[in-house]
Amino acid sequence: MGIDRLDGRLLELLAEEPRIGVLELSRRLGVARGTAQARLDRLTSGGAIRGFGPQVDPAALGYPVTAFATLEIRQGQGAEVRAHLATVPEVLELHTTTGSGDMLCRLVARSNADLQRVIDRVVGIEGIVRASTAIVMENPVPLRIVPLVRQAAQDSAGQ
Amino acid sequence: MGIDRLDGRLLELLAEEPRIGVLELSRRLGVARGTAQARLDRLTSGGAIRGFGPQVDPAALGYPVTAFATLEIRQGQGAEVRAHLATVPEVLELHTTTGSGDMLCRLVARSNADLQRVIDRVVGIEGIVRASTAIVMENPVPLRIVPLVRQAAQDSAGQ
DNA sequence: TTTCGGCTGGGCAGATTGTTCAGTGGAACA
DNA sequence: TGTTCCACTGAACAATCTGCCCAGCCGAAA
Repeated sequence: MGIDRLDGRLLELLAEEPRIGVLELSRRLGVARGTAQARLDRLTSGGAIRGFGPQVDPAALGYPVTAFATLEIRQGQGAEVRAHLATVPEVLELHTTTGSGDMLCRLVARSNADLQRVIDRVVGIEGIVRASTAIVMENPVPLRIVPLVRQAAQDSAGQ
Repeated sequence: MGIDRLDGRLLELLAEEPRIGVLELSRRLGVARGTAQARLDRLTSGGAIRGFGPQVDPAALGYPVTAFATLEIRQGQGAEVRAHLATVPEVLELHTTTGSGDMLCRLVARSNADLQRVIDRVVGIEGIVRASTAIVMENPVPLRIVPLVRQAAQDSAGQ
């Protein structure tokens, strides 16, 4: 279930320099190549590492505006709304949350004006009762995982 | 600024099979290796590709519970709160949004009970007036970028 | 004591990388 | 029209890394 210190250091190294290969990884970890290979395989096939997809910056694609929208869904319309939102490219992420039929989605747009178009498209379906949007101004903590990995590796060490 | 069709296809290929190398990439794109190399370099150094960090599943680390917390911040306390939240490993992401001193952060926890501990730690600082938390139940659309890449490549083609 | 799984250290052929080069073709420009 | 610039092609090179194999070591569990 958890990860040990070696796994933790491996993940940290990968997070810092994702392009390094297994050989270099093994050198820095101070273990044999086969070991690094085996650990990496285990983390990957075990689901701890979902993948190494490129982290694309929407701003560089021409979508500098990010927003979060909270949607209130009419009872029983969840499936339709989910399917609808999945077809909107500007919807980067969608979660269903606690609360009466609530969803939270992350949107991007070409401009604040364009955001209106995106929102109109998002709510353009029966089943969404109400939507409230918060535009992102700053991102003081970008999506990160290393601190949590450290924590997890630390905790499992005590066991 | 934008990306052309070749860039778009390159990003799609990378998103589907992140471990393929430049040579294989060039083969699938039907271009010379140098071209694929140059495009990739340009996308990377230009900021369109932030990196290839491993996508770690918090659940595999023992943190299966995800939540979003909306924080209302007292005027002028923003910096302190940001600094505080940055020290909490369970805070995976933090945004400041429109609205009077609002922030939105993504949290993970070991369990629903553990979430209480995390929230207590998050709000354990002067400057947070109010916090409301939504626990994630499902994730119908996991963080994705390919549809947007397609859109962006499509749009730039017309120009 | 025996068995097992994880780790080490080594070797091998084959593939990939980083790098450089000369040549081609189209677009912009005087 | 002629020139220049830039992106792309196709090829070569040494160096490196990968996938795969093996035998041996060691601690933990049975």
